[in-house]
Amino acid sequence: MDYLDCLNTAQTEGVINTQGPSMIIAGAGSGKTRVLTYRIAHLIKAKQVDPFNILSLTFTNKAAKEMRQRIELVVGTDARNLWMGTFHSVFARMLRAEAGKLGYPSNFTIYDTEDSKSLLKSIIKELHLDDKIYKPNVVYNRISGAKNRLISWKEYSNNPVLKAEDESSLKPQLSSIYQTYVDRCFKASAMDFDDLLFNTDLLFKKHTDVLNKYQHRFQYVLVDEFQDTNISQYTITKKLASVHENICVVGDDAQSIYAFRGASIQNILNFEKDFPELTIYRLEQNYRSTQNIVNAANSVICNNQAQIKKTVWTSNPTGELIDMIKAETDNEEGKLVATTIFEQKMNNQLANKDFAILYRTNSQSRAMEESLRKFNIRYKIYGGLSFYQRREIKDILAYLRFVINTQDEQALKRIINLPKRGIGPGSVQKIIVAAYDHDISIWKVIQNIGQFLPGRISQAVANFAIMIKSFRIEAERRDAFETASFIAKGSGLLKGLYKDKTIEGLNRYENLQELLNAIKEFVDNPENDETSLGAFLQEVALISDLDNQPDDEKNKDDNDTVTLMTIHSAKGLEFKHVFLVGMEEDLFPSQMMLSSRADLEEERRLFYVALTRAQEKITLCHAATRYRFGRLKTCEPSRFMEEIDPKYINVVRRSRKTIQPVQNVIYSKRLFSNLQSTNNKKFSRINHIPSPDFEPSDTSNLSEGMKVEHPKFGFGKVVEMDFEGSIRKAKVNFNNFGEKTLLLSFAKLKIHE
DNA sequence: GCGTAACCTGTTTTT
DNA sequence: CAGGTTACGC
Repeated sequence: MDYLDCLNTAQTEGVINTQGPSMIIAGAGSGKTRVLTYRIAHLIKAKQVDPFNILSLTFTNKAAKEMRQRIELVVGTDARNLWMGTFHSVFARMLRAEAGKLGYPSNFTIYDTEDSKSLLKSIIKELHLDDKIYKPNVVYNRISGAKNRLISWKEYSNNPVLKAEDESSLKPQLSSIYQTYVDRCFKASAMDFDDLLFNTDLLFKKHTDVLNKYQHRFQYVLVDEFQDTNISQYTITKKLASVHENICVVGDDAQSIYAFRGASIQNILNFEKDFPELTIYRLEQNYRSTQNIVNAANSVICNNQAQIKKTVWTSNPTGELIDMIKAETDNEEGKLVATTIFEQKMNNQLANKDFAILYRTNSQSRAMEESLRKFNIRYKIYGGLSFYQRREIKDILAYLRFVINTQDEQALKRIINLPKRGIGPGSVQKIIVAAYDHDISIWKVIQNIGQFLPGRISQAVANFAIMIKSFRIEAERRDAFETASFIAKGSGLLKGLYKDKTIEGLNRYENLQELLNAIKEFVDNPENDETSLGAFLQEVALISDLDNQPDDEKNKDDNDTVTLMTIHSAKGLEFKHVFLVGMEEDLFPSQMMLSSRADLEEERRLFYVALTRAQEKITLCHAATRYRFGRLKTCEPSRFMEEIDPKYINVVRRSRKTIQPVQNVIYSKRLFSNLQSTNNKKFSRINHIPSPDFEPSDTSNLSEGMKVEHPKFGFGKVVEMDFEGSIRKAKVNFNNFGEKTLLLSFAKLKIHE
């Protein structure tokens, strides 16, 4: 098989041994995704397995999409029928088909975290509990944790250990909140994220015929990022694979960073117990990073006690040391990063997309953003508020949700008085209470409001009911796009946003249009086998912002941007030059993770993930003071930086002066496009080590015709002098590298003539 | 029921 | 700092 040529021995083993249970322990950068994709391709091409019989589970939609594309490259369009996706999306799809067996309609709503918390909040209120003790956040995590361990509300209330825990934290009523919450979700025909897994397991337990069907169908089951699976995910997967036992899990315990979400390394140990026939493969050669990076990362992770022994090594060049930069404030940190990116681009002929700035918390992106703007460096932020979480989008989605599922209590609460129709929170509460008192649906109460609530409010509610009915009629006759535009107009949402002429209002209006475009695209896409509004809603409920959001469409041809994201979202990605900012105690490691050894070790693994994203260069930054919760605080350098073997670290001292000159200068786009065109791939990996005696000269008298030396490009001759804003630039023809444009405030040159 | 202003509080990562 | 909640006047 020709596609096996690009694999090493260990990788090939992992690809061709397709029968029986196997576990691939894959170190960072060892080609794990490559093995997984080729394994699937091998099944289809060499073993003639029908893609219909293969199930492949990942954690992000992006990973699934990428893998599908890579498989298609090898096997062609055969890959279409593969069941490949995130745990949540695959099982949501399964539940949609089998919902009736659990008493759910197939158009059930998926509650996101916001919906769940707001429901919990009202339940806590209705049970007359103090929301200062029963904080919705804490309650949510507690219930979520139970569901992830497949503990039902009944089992929860009978469990003495959990009961004792709740009593000692002064929350004895937690089990009744759990019970009410489950009941309300069911009555609203809604499932939260955890239900998608919990109910799948329930379905398999209650209906063995359904389990049987899928067990026989999925002859091969593959799981990516196995270290991040929680108990419910593992249990479901195990059940599905238990007939054919061709299950292959791929993961790296050193990169397990989702314990807070219920992931447990225990699964790796259980796997060995559950499948004693197991074959274990190890991928230990790193193809991604320089030796310095691999060794530095190893020197950090060996501080962890909980780990599976393995030796990650590389035959790549030694590479540069890890730079460590100290800034006085968080803003200066941003400036230093931007300056360094600018410099590196000039000196190493790199493009924006070669850089990533990673941080622990989303809020740290601000300072970075500001300074990158000042330097006119294009960037893209991932994470934070995703498109589908914006207020205006959630508003219209709530309308669509309610039209599809009139049981959806959370959607109703959102839209019943939006735009304002004189139905205040008091009336809404009365409607909900009436519904539960008479044990009928909220929608029934609204339709017959005169019987339940007297007075002028009933007229407003009746009008609302008429409007929703007209929407429902529309939804039956027309496709998703037409329905959505009809509702956007008919509800008054579009008009309200159109009237708002502030910048934000304009943005919101555009976002709404963008959403309508997205629905249109969904309807027109021939790959979607179902294009109903309900199908669209299910899809967007599970979309996260690492996947392409409508925003991306606008700048399709401008992909050369610096990447800004949290370390968590960077997992699975790689960049030439990684900046890791905010390396301070209490921030990274986070102060919330200092209480137990296990938590601290998870933070350390997170640090390990960050380090191993880099191919060539890492810059660690920390600030001496930083604004946190509105207060200026002094910050100590992170303990993690001291854990790196000092022989891989280079402490950079920068004078404040070097970061000043760029202000007030607007760099033309031309300069950057020039850079890109000269960015010949052949030179993108330059490992020129400057001679120890290289002393940059004063370049104030530099002029055309002079002979100069550059630390990376060697000798060359100045062809042309010019200005870029107030900064002098020189075009130099290098003997071995051709013409480069250098900004003299940044480039280090030695003059020889 | 609505709008505004003063007050309070949390303070991590994501499907 | 930002977002949510409360108190109060209309």
